[in-house]
Amino acid sequence: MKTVAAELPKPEEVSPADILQQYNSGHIRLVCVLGPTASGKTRYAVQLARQLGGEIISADSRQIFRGMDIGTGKDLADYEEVPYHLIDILPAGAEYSVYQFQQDFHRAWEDIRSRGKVPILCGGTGLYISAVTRGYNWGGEKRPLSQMDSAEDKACPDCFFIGTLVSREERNRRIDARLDQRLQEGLPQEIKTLLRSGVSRDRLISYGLEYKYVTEYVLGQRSYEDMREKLAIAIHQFAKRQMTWFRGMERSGVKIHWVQV
RNA sequence: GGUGCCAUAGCUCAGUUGGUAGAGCAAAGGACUGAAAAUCCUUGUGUCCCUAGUUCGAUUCUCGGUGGCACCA
Repeated sequence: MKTVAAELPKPEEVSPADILQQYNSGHIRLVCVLGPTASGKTRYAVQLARQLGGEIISADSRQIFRGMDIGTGKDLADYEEVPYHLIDILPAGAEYSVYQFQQDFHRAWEDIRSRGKVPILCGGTGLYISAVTRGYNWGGEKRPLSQMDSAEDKACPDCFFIGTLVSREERNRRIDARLDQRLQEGLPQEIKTLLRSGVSRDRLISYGLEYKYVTEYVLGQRSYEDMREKLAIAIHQFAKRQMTWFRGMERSGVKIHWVQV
């Protein structure tokens, strides 16, 4: 089997001072740190926020929810004094969508700018990132906000993209190690608590990955070993899909500055 | 030590009444505009364990070898 693997992007050096200058001069209005799971996005974004005087807007479709901490790898302690937005804004099980994210993002983005800080979008949910940086428009009757049209410019703030780069092998190693750690830190207990608090099993399962496999394990639908093995594979595949999205962004003209972290 | 069974893609296995082989999983690539950690599409040449024999031709039959499993001692 010798399928040609995609080449790893070439790592670059990015200068915080340079980014800040571009921001202050109005060339860019947003910084975005993206990357696959386990690539070190959060740590990088926090460090950057300190250097730029920035605040972080999370672009993670699952960290939106309260009570989903271990499974989503929230690591809130890592932010320390750096303010973050769009994490823990809704109870687990609530309805949420890209559309709402778009609105929540704009609110946070404007808020941060109005206070003279640099907004840093950080996350691995490619659709959410594209929705707010590329001005996705929603047609049909499912478009209650007429201001979306006039706010088209705001939907596409000029953005400086930074991607956190890890080799496939290293990424998978980290995913495996992190999974075992999460399992020991009480992931099954977190799921049980969510179930007990009234989140339906189907809902949890629909959240995917940890929430799918560990819920099935907790419900006795699969053994511990099976859960662990299949979940690790599912996370590897997810990370790959994330990279496919980011490459797609690049293919469509978005410049991403990949950094080795 | 004896007998029997097995040895095919990274893994689990199917198959070829002898004309060099195919599924699932994994892996790789791709898509993605109101659940996106979701959902979906594409891609399968591998000394068919090794040696010798029968044959026009063996991965498929036969002898021997090696490795594994089972049973008997």
